[in-house]
Amino acid sequence: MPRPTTAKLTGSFYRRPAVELARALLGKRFTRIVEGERLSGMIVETEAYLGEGDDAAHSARGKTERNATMFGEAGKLYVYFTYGAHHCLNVVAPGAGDAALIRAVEPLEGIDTMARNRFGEPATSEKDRRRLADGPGKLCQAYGVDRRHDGVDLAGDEIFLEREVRRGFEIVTTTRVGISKSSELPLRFYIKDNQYVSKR
DNA sequence: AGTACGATTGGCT
DNA sequence: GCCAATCGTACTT
Repeated sequence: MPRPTTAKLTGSFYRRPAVELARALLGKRFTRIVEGERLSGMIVETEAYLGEGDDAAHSARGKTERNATMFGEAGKLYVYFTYGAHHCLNVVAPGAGDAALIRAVEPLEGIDTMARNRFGEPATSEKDRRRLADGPGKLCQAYGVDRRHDGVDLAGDEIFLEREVRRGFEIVTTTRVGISKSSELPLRFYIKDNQYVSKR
């Protein structure tokens, strides 16, 4: 038997409810290949957004041009632009308007490129490396992901997820960051004690 | 056509 | 801890 040539996660990985998907993303490798270079990091923080009973979700008031991807196929990337400056990326879950926001990764490959994308120069200090992708907007900037990538299929060969970097960690559950509605719902998840999580 | 508001970030008090 | 920046989107007039 030839061993698998890729650790890429397949379509079935994404066919689970948004909360389960958000939790399952933790510890996986998020990878983008740009001009032949691998940019990758371990996902350390996520949030779930629900199509029903969640007023914080972009999908809460129905399908629009902006959020249409959230109502499409599971396993696609939903990328949106906000605050006139930042992009955020989600993995679409099954259902109608369900998704998991990736909030932070621990950079693993292509760190100098990520640093140039973020700061215009390679990262030097450990402190700089920690700030590369410890937030949803920073993560998109580090990977060079923007609205052009909205709707990209994660089963494709540019942006995808790979099997876990780590297992056996403890998952902390909290309320979500930066929302005013449905702020009481426990839909944020992160790897306990990981230094690359956006907020303690 | 006008307006209100962000699933954020970075800088300053 | 507080707050301004900045502009696309959705919704109102």
